[in-house]
Amino acid sequence: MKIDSDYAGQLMYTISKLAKEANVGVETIRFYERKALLEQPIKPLQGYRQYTQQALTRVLFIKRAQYLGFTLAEISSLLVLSTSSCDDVQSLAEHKLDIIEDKLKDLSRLKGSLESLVSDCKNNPKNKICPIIQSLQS
Amino acid sequence: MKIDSDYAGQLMYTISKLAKEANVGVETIRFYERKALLEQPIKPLQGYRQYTQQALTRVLFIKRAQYLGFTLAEISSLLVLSTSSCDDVQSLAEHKLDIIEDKLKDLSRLKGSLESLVSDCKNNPKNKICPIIQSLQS
DNA sequence: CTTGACTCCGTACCTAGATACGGAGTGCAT
DNA sequence: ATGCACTCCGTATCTAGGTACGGAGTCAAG
Repeated sequence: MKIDSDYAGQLMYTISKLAKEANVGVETIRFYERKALLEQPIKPLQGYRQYTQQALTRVLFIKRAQYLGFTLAEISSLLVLSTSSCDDVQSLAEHKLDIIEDKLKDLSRLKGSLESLVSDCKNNPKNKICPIIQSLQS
Repeated sequence: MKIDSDYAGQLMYTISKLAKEANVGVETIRFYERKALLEQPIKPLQGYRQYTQQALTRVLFIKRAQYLGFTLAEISSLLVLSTSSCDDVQSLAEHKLDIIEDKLKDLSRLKGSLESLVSDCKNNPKNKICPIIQSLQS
């Protein structure tokens, strides 16, 4: 069942152990590999991937960055930039911040519109046409 | 070129004219028809769709509802409900409002996190590792 | 009567981020 | 040595909302 091993004194993971540790699916690991977010792990001895703890760190990095709202494409950039430029990372984050702020404005606008429509509904005499539908038709 | 015609005294549209008026693509009209958001227009005489102004009203309805944040599936419900129940329309809008409020909270959280990371970057002495990368790694 | 614009239809493709499938090979415990 | 869990790989599928393609038919103007 377990085929974990040591490599240069390091604990190694099978793909399913790595997935479990990172709380993602096995297929997700393979998917990240295809997307070049994870390097191919050391030569599968008998064909099985053997992951180091760096791989775990990497997957957790990806997940944290996603939680912060970065797309996989952006995370890919972050990974490239991570070894060099703090300025570039910062401007990527600032750009993301702009997008988030735009979305916040959009959503606030939607919220306002919907609230006003719902409130119209509440004041709507029972027998009249729905104000929401009405507003969508004109 | 123009094959608009009258039908019971009404101005009719070809698919491309309708699309133009509604500011969408021709394929979008066909797509909405497949999704049953638009009924099939009156029997294509020689095979060409002939749209009434009601069809234009309908497409504009869809676009306005999308602008309010409704998905096509929800718009489909709105269209069913539109002839009957104001209460049901209202609760659909309220449900959408809940979702929008959740998204607003999420985005605000992201904004806060990113702002704090970016500000860390600004205080970062030139030679140190980027605080954003650092925070993603731990 | 020819040409060019328009329309028909079904189907494939696109983005994003996975998730599922299926057949074959492998590792290990009993 | 048998059986079960695990892994391999490529490919297909999913959601949403379209967009694109291609060959055939049609409309209207010159």
